[in-house]
Amino acid sequence: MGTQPQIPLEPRKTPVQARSTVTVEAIYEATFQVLLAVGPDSLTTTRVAERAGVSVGTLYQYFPNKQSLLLSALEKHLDRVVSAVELACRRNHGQQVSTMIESVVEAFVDAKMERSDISMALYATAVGVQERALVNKVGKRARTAMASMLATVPDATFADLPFTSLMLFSAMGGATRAVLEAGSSPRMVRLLRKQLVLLCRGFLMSVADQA
Amino acid sequence: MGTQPQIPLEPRKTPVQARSTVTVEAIYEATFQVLLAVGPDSLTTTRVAERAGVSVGTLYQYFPNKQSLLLSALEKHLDRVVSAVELACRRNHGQQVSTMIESVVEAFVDAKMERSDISMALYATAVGVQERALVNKVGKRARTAMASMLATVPDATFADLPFTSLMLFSAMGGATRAVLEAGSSPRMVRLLRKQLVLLCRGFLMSVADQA
DNA sequence: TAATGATATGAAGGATTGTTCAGGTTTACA
DNA sequence: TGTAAACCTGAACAATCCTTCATATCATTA
Repeated sequence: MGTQPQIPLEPRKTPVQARSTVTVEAIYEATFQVLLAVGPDSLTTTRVAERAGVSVGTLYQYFPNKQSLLLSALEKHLDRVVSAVELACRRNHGQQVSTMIESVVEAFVDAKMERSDISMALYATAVGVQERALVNKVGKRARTAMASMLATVPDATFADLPFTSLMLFSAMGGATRAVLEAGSSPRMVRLLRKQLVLLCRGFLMSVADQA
Repeated sequence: MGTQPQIPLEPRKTPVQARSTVTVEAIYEATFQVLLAVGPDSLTTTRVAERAGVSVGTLYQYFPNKQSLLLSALEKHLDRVVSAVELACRRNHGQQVSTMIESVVEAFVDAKMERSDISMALYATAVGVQERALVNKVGKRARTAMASMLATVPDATFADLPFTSLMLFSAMGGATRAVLEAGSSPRMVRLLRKQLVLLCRGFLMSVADQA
């Protein structure tokens, strides 16, 4: 039940010459645009190729099928966001809780908002089994990074770091998504940053075992 | 851009006799099951009808098209959850913040977990324009109920109630979803309830203008 | 410049699936 | 019991769309 035929998902070939690198990049960008314009159900490989200014055949030279195209696009975006979070975490080992939270929230929100259109477009693709597995895998990376950062807090320890990180990360994700889907006006984004810091900080105060 | 052809979405006819009520209910249940089993991309009207033990024609007697079927299923679930939240909010006007939060979190988590399979299956459908509009509409109901409850807190006021409610509701939603997708073991659900209360309470303490 | 590999094309095949409809069966009720 | 309305059936139609492949163009290098 729920099993899906195992089909290849890796890119068929890697660009060698300069022009094909451009082509692949154009295909990614077109994927985001089509996704945003017509939604995932009406996204066709032909439409993406058209928008990218290439033919379908070209698309299939780099992606073995439609799913791998969407999966690659999703991976590209998620990796960018999580890498930003990981970096912020690494840089804040040993700092005060407040500093940690401010940095991580800033990194996360910035990364999401930098291309908010892509973020929104991709929510619609994280739907299948493979896609959710990817989201989960990348999410775990972020949570691990946060947990090992929180382990270095001076003057406090946390009983259940994995779950605490899950709470923090998912709450950040949920709130950010809500703002994104509400239009993400500058005012709201500003509020989001500020209140997200309050939210996370207040939570960590509550669950900390003071030393 | 992004405009979709306006197609009818209302149920084609309402059940009159008892057997058709059973049929429609079976179709809903089958929709959830198919959604969970094969995902939204491989969900076909024929498959749903099969699972429900009726023919496709019957399905199309009550739903004018596939989208309306999914939309109705989504609406049914969301309404159940939000109604529970609204009720909890109404019952806690004038109470202490802690009491409010505990009640609302309990109502929300209970409603989501009661049929966690359906919750998960439906995340995958909230993807199109119409679906997001529905989620947004129902979400707004919940936030309004929370805001008017929070307005009755004794000894404190909140500067931006709409946004505060948005933060609370989306954080709750994000965290709950994460637990759901992580398998929602009894232990995790227990933790979720407890920590969600801490999260919300800590947040409200931070943003309150003490009287 | 000749040869080889990389890249691009797009019409056509093949498969899936949303939806209809003409004709059945069951229920309600006068 | 007769009849009208409600309900159900499922083969067939029409449309969409993923994917392939034979062919052509471009870039590199010997």
